Amino acid sequence: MRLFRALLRTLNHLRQVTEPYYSSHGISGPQWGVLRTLHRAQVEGTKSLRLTDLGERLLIRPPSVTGVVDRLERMGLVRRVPSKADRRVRELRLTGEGRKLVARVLTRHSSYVRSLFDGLTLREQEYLRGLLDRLDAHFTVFAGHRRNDVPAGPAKT
Amino acid sequence: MRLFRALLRTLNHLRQVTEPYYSSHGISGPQWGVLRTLHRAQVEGTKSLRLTDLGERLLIRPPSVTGVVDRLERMGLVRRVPSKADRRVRELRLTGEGRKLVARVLTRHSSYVRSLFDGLTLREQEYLRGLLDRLDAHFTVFAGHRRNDVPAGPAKT
DNA sequence: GCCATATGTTTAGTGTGCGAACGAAATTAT
DNA sequence: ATAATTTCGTTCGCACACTAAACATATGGC
Repeated sequence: MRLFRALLRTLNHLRQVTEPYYSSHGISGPQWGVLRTLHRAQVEGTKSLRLTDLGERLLIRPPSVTGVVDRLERMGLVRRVPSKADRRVRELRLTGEGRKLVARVLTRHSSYVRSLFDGLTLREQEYLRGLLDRLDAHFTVFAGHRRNDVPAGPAKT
Repeated sequence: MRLFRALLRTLNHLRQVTEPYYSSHGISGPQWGVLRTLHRAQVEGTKSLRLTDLGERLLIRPPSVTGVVDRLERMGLVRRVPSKADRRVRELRLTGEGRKLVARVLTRHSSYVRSLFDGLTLREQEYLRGLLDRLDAHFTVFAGHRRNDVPAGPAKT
């Protein structure tokens, strides 16, 4: 249980330390989630995502997706493109400006993050990562069993 | 950097896994933050907290504290009590019902959390906690230096 | 053609957060 | 003592994100 609290505490620090890097550009948390996800998809070879997929990845409902994307589109960071295969679908992709912003945030951010982990030796960092990976695998197995123990709540604030 | 992502991933899982335990009672994240903080203070011997202190612990501004506490008070989980020492101050304390709810959430929750960590041996759990503690100490030192590198953003969503 | 399903939007309502401005009380300076 | 400043909590006005429900449009199985 103390381990649990240690993990949560570390998370809060990480969150807090991360947040200014996009918020200083006038980007909110959920908005950054969308940009990051799009960027990631692009790196992995997918240039655009359907709004539904985006919502599934970010664990938010369709109306929320519409709202967040609306704001990002108004800022010119993202564009809705009608799909040719399915006329109901509107694919989302980063504009040039959007790509530029994500890149800028990520580089400044990652150099900072690297320095954050100076507190541990490389060996320790690797070991830590290993432990987290195992913990995580265990979680996902567990999550499968849980499912119905507890009624699902609203959003993941 | 992969370590950073591993941490965030693990912690997101934890968050997700934690959240239903209070949200199923109609309690939101910030609201649970208040309840947990009050409960914790109580365990440590302080029966009530000033609203300002609460805001500082939760990293939210006074108007936000007022709002969250209003809702909790309307639910009857919490009570504002005028301070005798300082007539500006209104101390916050859990009602009987509030205490009951926190207890219920915590017991169900903590037994679940314990089982989550089964994936690691006790030795590994201890070691992991040590690493996190050191990382955390390093973070806070670092945070002190940072302060002015990046313009402060709005809230910590 | 017909009906169930999928996609994304709109609407209405709630919760959370901020800054600015405020009254009341306490503290400090004069 | 009196005046100026600070502290505490609130209210107001605004922005954002989320939900559930209802909806238009498009797709695909029958």
